[in-house]
Amino acid sequence: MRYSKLLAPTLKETPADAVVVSHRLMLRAGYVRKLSAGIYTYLPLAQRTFTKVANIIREELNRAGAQELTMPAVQPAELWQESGRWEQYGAELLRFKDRKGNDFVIGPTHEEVITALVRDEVKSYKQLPLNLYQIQTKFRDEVRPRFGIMRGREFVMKDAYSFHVDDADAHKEYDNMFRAYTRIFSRCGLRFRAVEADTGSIGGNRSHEFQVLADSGEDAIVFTVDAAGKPTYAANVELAPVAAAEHNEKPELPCSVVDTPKKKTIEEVAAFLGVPPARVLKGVLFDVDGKPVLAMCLGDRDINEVKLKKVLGAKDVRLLLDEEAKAAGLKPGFVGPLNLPAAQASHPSVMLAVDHGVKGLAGLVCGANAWDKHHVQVAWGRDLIVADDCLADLTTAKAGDRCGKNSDVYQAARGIEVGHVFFLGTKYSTAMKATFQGEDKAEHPYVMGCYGIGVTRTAAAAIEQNHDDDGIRWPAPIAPFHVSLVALGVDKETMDLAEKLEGALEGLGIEVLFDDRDERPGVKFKDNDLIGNPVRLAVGGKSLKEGVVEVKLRSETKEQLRKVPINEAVHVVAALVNGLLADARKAADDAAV
RNA sequence: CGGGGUGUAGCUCAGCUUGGUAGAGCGCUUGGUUCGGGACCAAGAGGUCGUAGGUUCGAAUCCUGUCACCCCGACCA
Repeated sequence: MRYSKLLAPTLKETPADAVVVSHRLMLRAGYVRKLSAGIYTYLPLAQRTFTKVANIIREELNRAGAQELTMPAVQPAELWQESGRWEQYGAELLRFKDRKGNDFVIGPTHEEVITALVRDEVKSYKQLPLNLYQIQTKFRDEVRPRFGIMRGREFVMKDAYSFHVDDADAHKEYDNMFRAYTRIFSRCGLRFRAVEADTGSIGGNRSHEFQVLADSGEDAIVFTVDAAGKPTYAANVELAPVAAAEHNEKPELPCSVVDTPKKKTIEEVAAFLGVPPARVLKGVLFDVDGKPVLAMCLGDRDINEVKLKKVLGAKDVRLLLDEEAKAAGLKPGFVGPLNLPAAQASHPSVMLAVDHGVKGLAGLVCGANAWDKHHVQVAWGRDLIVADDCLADLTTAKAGDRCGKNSDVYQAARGIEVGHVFFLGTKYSTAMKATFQGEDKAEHPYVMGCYGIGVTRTAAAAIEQNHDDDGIRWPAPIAPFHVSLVALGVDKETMDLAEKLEGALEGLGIEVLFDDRDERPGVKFKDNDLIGNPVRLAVGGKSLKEGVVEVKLRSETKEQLRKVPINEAVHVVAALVNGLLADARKAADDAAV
């Protein structure tokens, strides 16, 4: 490909509204342009990278036994009404009417379509299991699109759905997909971690996220490692179990009530009373399926809504508004576990849920359920008596906590969620009456799994993880081109040689971006660094007079530049490219064991 | 949805407070000099100042509505 013919409008200046590195670089290097909030045009360079990611996904999924199909982006409302998500999904579901006034949606996901298809076309257990996937543009009307392609409204996604006769077979496929995902992200050259995750509104009860490790990631994850540094457990913080600390403190002073005028926050109370925030009980009021709940933890921690929801077996958890709290007889800012207001005709009693990190502590401070008053010297077992079924792991995990699974100390990292695997069970098949006839002649709902990969987001995550001040440093398997061939002049000798090298490399299946523009070398180096192809071959100028060309990896410094005799250039470049590609394949083989 | 902010040339922005007929740098076109890490000189092209209305002799500037976009929060397979 000739650079002079390529539409890759690079920018010297950074567009004002790009906050994260991947967004900035994709704009500056001429990969994408914004059309509307969260909606982007993918220019040729981006398209090439997306195609590569998609093809790696295809190869690995086909190899794992899945089949590709394509479902409609536009879906009739009836399907969504059947599954119940027409009401549940909310404003993120983009709805519209056709000319006849019928309701439609633009698919944010395809559980309904695939379930309807399989329901109609698959009748017998003999046709199962089945795993079907597509790679397609999705639309989710995000509340707040941001970070360019990382969190757009329109994006390309691979979604797969599997159908099984029973749980055991579905779990087998889950493991199969887990391995395929591990291979896919390894082959993309990414450093990632599979973590246990919440299933959210999609339902199901087993789920892993694949998180690309990057400090700019939106997700917080924690993990434990063994002596060799190999991860032994990893989870999203919203799910990661925190082991209960073993405290057994003896009370030294009697409990009393003190004035704390207008001191509402943990910081204010702690500073006013001269105690560390970790000694102040934090009380957060929730509306749990319509009932008030007071969740308590130590002041240096945060109550985790996902855990609270799970522990209480609730459908819906949200923060209680101040007015609602007052209506229930509570004093926001001064709530505490002692003498909670009793149930009255106007409101039910307030239920108490306490984090197990509080157990066994003494000398605590907590709200006294009276304006401008707190209890001090509160001691577990003496003043604070909590029934076992009100005590649970309720806080968000953080570095330094002990893991609830293996008791090792958690380390923390940030991640970008690029893939997610779910065990769905029969949620959709039951709702949509999708059944097959089993060996026992009875009708059974399919047991389902679903598996997603954000194709566009994977590319953005790769940039977040692989860049420097000069631009992108693509992992070779997903770079738009393998080689940037830079002609350092446009004289005949240089151009003839460059053309010859281009042809020879392409003959070996190597993708070359030949910068044939009549530009100064500095401009070409800058643009090609920005674009980020993994190998650079520079031809012409000083080195040509010495009878050599220059070869450098994008990840190397100028000092590491190789001077290669012209007749060895093709061999050297090809060996470098093939070496980089082979490394990624080997990583996939190693990782998938 | 709550809070904050911004819309002026393809991009980054100045001009707005205090109304007087539109600016800079980068990019683009042409010519010349250059030529190994985003060159220099000269000459050009390019803007209904988001949009609708109002105030005024006169509006990019003041007022009102509206739309779009960005940031923080809430939200989120």
